[in-house]
Amino acid sequence: MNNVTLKQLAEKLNLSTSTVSRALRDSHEIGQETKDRVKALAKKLKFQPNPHASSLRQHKSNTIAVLIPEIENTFFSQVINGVELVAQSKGYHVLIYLTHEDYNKETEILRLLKNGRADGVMISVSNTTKNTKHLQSFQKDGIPLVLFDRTCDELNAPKVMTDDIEIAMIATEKLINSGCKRIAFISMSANLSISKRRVKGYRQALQKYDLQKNAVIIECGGNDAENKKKISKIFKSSTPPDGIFTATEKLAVITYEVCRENEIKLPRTFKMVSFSNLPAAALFHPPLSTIIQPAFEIGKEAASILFKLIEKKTLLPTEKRVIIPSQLVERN
Amino acid sequence: MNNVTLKQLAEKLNLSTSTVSRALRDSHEIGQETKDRVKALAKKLKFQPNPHASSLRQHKSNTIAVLIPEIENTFFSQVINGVELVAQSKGYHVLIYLTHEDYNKETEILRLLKNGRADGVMISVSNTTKNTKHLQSFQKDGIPLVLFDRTCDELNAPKVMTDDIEIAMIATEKLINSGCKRIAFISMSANLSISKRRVKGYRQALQKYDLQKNAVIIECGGNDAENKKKISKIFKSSTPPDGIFTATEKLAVITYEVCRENEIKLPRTFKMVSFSNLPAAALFHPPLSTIIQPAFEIGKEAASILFKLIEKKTLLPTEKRVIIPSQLVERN
DNA sequence: TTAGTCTTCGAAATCGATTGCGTGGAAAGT
DNA sequence: ACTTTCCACGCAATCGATTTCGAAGACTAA
Repeated sequence: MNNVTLKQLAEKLNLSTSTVSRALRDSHEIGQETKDRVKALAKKLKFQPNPHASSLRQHKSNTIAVLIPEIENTFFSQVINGVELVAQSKGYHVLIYLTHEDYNKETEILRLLKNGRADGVMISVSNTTKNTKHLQSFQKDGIPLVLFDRTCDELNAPKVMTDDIEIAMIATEKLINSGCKRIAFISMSANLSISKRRVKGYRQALQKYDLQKNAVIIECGGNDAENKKKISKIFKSSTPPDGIFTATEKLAVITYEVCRENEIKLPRTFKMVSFSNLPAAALFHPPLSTIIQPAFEIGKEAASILFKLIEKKTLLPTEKRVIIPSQLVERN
Repeated sequence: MNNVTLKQLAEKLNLSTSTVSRALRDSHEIGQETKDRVKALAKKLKFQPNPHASSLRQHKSNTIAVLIPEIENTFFSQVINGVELVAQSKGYHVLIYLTHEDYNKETEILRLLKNGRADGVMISVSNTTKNTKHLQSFQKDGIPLVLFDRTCDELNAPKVMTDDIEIAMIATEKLINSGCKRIAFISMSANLSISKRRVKGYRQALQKYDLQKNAVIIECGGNDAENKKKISKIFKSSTPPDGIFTATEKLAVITYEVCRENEIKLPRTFKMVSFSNLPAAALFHPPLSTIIQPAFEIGKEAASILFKLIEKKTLLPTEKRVIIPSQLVERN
């Protein structure tokens, strides 16, 4: 631990702690000469203010917290990358909490964050989160909160996300235009905002081409073995899909695995597209067409908005609900 | 912010703050009845001690910091997953800092962490880190430090890593045994400990089969375009490799891309293996044989050791240098 | 010269929790 | 009955930085 304190500095300089503190913070009420003396010694002794003392006094932690369901996920990693970039440039520190898709854990973490440890929180909710009580309760305590990606429409908080509906519609249309008639949508938990939006885009596209009757939506959960079974099943149906749209990277991988195990040939048997931020998707066999989400930008934007809230700046109307477009990369 | 303070609690209970504090911490010098009263009201009022006040008083932040070069990397994500798991179970908080492979940034972050913001630090050094001055300086301040994966042999600090040498040797041997005579090793910065260890294993295997003269080591850096060029070049040589061993996931992906662009056929032209924690490696075309590092376990183990240091427990001799074996998954 | 204004700095309170030390009263020992 | 011990709790200092209030000295204006 850094042992030099303001008091020690003050003694060596024959000044009071208040003067030293002011000098270091460039207060106008301190003479230039004194400032220079103080700063010189502070530098020499490598003085660093104790963050806990500062935080206690100023009611400010210079820290933000990021809550995500999991981290072994390209999307969330990229988000954190963006967040950390902005935070570091602002001199803020970043706390990471994983909820592991558990509503109770999410609630508990938010509860603990009410005590001032963080000046603001960014969250992408877990897939077991079916209400916003914990978020509302958190907001009541007056701590800035920003939602990203997996948002909650009903909550009055800034949200940063991608154009799930539009891009899902475009992707589905591409499948249709390349000849698919029976496109299955492999979704994650239906209660997630992103699931709803992506399904909506999928349905809109089907509707546009009058294919609603062929809609097949498989809802997957947290158990990969079960997901595999669910996905296998659709191939064994009497009317198997000729196109597949998976809502996440992981589901795409599982689908590929199912194909492998059942010796189903891609893309001869069906065409596929997925939401995924994996650069390696191009190397899959066959190459996977992907919807690349602007994860890094989402992280940067969400963090920037959070800092605006923390600094009590007023948000532009456009910042209350930011939508950053995804990009469809066709590969097969 | 949580507004209930000890003082307010004390007033409502007609007790002193000291008694309330002790009651909440289950001190033996407080009567059971009083404890119950205090705890009941604390619970009712959702009292949470101010972390900055506690930290200031106790010289303890209940926080650890993790420094990594980048986060968009399956390995580091998995490490963090392990770290967070252990930290959360111990009631600790986790700060994340990205050095972006920059020695100066690494130095600066470590410098800032000397002030007590974190009780301990875990680090995997950047590839531009060529000395350990900053780490030594950090240690001098008495803050527990644990190195993982990209370690520094010369530093006297606990290290957690995988069996790079052995597994690299095994992987190289597999290539040799499957007929490869000219195996190229695509490495990252040579000054990284893991590079050295992996190259060592590679060389040992070549030596065992008397193939040293065929050793080709390509050192790649941070610039992907340049790396691509370097890798392309070896294929255009008069004696192109019939086996490739890449030291990281990213280099494997780049190599695949090079093959694609140059229409080189895998695995007919050469066989390949790589360090990689990407579950999707099985879906590559052709499937990539990978060395899967125990990233999650490394994270857990490093964190556990760090907590032992923080709690001033003495480490077992085996904990000063922990090696967790990787796993070779053959796929092509 | 005197009142008024700046400039520069210090004393002390403050943030909120923790803790060393002290104390009143009850119980116990002689 | 008197001393001792113990229990349960309060007072006040403490952690280290920030900030309010004020004050001494220099300087200007009248």
